[in-house]
Amino acid sequence: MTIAEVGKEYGLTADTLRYYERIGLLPPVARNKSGNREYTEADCRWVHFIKCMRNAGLSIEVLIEYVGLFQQGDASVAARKDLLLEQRKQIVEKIEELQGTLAYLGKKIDGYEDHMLKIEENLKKFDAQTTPEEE
Amino acid sequence: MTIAEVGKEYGLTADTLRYYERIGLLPPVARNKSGNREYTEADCRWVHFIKCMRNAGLSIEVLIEYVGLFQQGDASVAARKDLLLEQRKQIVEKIEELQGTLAYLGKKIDGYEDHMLKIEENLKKFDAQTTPEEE
DNA sequence: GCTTGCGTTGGAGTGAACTTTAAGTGATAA
DNA sequence: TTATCACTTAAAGTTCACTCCAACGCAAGC
Repeated sequence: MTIAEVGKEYGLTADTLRYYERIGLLPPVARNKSGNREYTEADCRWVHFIKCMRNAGLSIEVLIEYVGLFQQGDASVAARKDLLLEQRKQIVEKIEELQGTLAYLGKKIDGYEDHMLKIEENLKKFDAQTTPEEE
Repeated sequence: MTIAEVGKEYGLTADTLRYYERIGLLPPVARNKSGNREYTEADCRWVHFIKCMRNAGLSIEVLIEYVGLFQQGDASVAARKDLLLEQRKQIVEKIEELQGTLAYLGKKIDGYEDHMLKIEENLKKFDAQTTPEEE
């Protein structure tokens, strides 16, 4: 696959893909005879992984570390697993925090509902005083 | 409360609090006779709200909009509620996305566990071939 | 051969969100 | 009274994560 195709597939621009590769966030992608990147399925799986992890809020820094570990081969398997475990923990915490915020927001929204009901009531009273009955 | 105290309480620097106020992310805080900010409880509730919402990923832009609506008084109650409803929706989506990522990460971690087991097995085989039995 | 359209590079530019700095004010403690 | 300390402002600087650009290479179609 070409860089444009991969970009389209995963919702990244060609610029971003090249940028990620340049900074080591993606392992180097092999080139065809004209020097253009030719993404294999394995490359695409990397792109997918990186996209997912970025969306989940993992920093570029920690992902570069992960890619670096990967490139060291089997010796780094335990370190890679630990890194992922730590990041998973942080995502779990993030979810819990978001659920707390959700509860807080819910209360705030309920407050607005009450407020709006009261305003409506006042309007009705005002209507009753100032406009003739309609039926 | 002084700016430093509020900063400490909510995990923001005095710089950030002044910055937030300057850009309209926090309503103006009244000053004491020396011109220093004196945060009331209501101000603190604002700080708490903004901190929460920023942590949840709401943009400064949308929060400035919210503060602006608030300052318009009762006429903006419905608009404020709609804004919060929309942001809540986005947080719910974010949580769902994170849960998907969690599942994906879980599989990846399991993969590493399998991998490590295999490596261990190979080590044992190697031991069996090359070292004398121990009991 | 020329144009079009895809790709390449390195480096500069952008926008969001702070963060630091310079230069000052006012209150308190020694 | 002088030093210290927390605060003030406006403006410049920083960091992160892209995003764009200029200048070029290659290959297919006219």
